[in-house]
Amino acid sequence: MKQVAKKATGGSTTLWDRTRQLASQEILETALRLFTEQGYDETTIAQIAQEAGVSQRTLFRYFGTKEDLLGGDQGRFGQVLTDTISEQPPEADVWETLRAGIAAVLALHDSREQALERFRLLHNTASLRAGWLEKRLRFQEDLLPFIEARMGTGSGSTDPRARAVIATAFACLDAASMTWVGNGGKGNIMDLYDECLAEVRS
Amino acid sequence: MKQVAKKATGGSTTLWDRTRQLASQEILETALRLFTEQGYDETTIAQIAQEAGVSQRTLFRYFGTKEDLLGGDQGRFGQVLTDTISEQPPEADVWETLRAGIAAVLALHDSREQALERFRLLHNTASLRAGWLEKRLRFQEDLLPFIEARMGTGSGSTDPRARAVIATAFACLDAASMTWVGNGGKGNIMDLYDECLAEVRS
DNA sequence: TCACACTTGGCAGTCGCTGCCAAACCATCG
DNA sequence: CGATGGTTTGGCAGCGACTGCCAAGTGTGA
Repeated sequence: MKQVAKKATGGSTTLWDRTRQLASQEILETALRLFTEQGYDETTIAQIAQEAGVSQRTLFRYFGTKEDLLGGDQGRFGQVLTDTISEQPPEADVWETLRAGIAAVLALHDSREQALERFRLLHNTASLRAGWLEKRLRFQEDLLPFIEARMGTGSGSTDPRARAVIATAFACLDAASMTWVGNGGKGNIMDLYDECLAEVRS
Repeated sequence: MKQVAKKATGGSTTLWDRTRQLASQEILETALRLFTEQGYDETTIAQIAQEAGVSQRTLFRYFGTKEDLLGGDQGRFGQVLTDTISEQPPEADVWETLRAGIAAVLALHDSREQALERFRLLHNTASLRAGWLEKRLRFQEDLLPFIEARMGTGSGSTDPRARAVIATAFACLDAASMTWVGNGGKGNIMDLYDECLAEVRS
């Protein structure tokens, strides 16, 4: 176990932790740079490891997967999503609730430029897209109980409606972000999202 | 080129073609059997090839990818989809058009049992799910021009609405099929689909 | 300072997948 | 029937992502 005796921590971070932090950051930056320079599929783990100054084995210990090198904290997204949604007032509309969650996740990006870069890579690389969609689907499943509770429907095993609502929200996010990338990052994703939802819901 | 001199064919199929057909079928059946018996990830290409009586190299010549061993004719889906949709009367509602396309694709399955088996594998295996979602996204992109034409909107690079409508239709299909599998294949997927769309479109 | 916990790197191996080359194969023509 | 030529096949080596294992290095706490 790594966190055997790690209190919440103030400045009490050990040298190890700081080193880990540094290495992790170095790897992440190297990866993102190489990805944008030569493409995701054309960049090998060996290359990233070498340029970041660590062994492949160590790289895989920091990030279990090549995809993880792009997502930063992928787990973070899901956390913020469910947190935000469960914090919405119970009487709020389901669509409003989902909108709030999505907005919260989008707000997580460091900068517009970084977001654009990531989205561009995501939308232009088949393997990345696949992984992302899969992860997103898992988020949707995590959201199911919350949305069902708000809709007062039965469990998802027999009633498809909650799933449909969630999936539709993300479908609109998809359409919005693809259009946003196609536009070179002009405008606001949430505006596009609203436009999409308005069209869908007549 | 393989089809240098192949007319539509009656009994005029050469021995080669028949052998290919047989081998292909054998491989496909072996793969599906092993997948359902021991799971997709737990089944190796080497095993399938051996039990089907061909070399790995040949197997990969028939089906370029492990995923292809499940989908049968994956390309077929997209074809039927776009064909059906482009055949719809121009004055038909967009939602009706998409519904027709989806229904046509669903009708492609040999039997309810086979469909259930495939869907079950798909929904229970992360790697398969990812691949499927990716392929589906490509279908959606193929549909874009058709739907845009019917909606009279601008190109997808600037107007997200057509994409949103398409993505929503597939989102509902997702919710419907997941629920269908969860129910053990009871009922009709299209009924669930209609239920989903009704909920989404208020 | 010493012993312990943790981290690191290297190596071999698995699995999906591809390129290459020689052998087996079928069809067709003479 | 036999020779010719295009096609299919299988084996082999190799790549890239990823994992388990083990030995060596390094900070930590007593």
